[in-house]
Amino acid sequence: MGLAKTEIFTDRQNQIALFAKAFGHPARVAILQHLFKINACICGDLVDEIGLAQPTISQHLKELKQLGLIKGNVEGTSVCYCIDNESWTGMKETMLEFLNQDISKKEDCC
Amino acid sequence: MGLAKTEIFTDRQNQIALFAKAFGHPARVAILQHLFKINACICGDLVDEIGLAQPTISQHLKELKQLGLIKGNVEGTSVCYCIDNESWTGMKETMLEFLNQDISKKEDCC
DNA sequence: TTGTTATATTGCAATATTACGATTAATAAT
DNA sequence: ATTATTAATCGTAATATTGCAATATAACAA
Repeated sequence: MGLAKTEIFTDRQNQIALFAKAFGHPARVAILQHLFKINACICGDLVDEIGLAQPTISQHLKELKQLGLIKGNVEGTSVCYCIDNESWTGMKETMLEFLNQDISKKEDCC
Repeated sequence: MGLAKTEIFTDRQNQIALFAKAFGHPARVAILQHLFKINACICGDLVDEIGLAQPTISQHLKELKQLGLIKGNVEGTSVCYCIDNESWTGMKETMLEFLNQDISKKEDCC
């Protein structure tokens, strides 16, 4: 199939999976790290910074933008991409709740 | 391609991506949540709990096991799967560092 | 041994993802 | 107007992922 059966899971489970999927490629991890480091960025920088072709970077940026984690403002011929901090905070809450399931948990069972 | 160019990224970036990828499917999210809830589990439970066929669950369990996040002990005809808490803690550190990049950051740039 | 139960593995079809060359669109500079 | 620059989009090849039926394996029960 290649198609996840999202209908049988909760919205929350699907949302966690969607966020995680966005971080599931090192290029997108690197893009986000760079955006945090620079705190303002144009796409050309990213093509130089990360060693992938321009259309590939553009595609990764699109995915992050669709999720709402980054936003882009057109500035002349270039586009200024940056983190959407509000959205990042929201995502973090969801992911932290998932990651912190282990607190209040005893030792391994087996 | 369909093949990520891992060579051009740092080990850390690749590791974040690997962990995230594991959480990038709602079935694996649901499996982990269930294991935390029950704190001891046999696979049959999971097939009932989650609405996927037995081979599919088995495959998802294998991926989580390969990453080290869960471990399975054979008990008679069934297998007792549970969270590997030590491994989970290690994963959490890595992911938290990534997710918390936003602290010590100013407002949006654009 | 024969059957039963529980899980893993294999094989495969459907779909998704990754990457990039070629092209396009939009603005800026001359 | 022409040309350069930047980034998005299109098309496509290679590979990965998801899901399941069929089958295999392993442990136990009778």
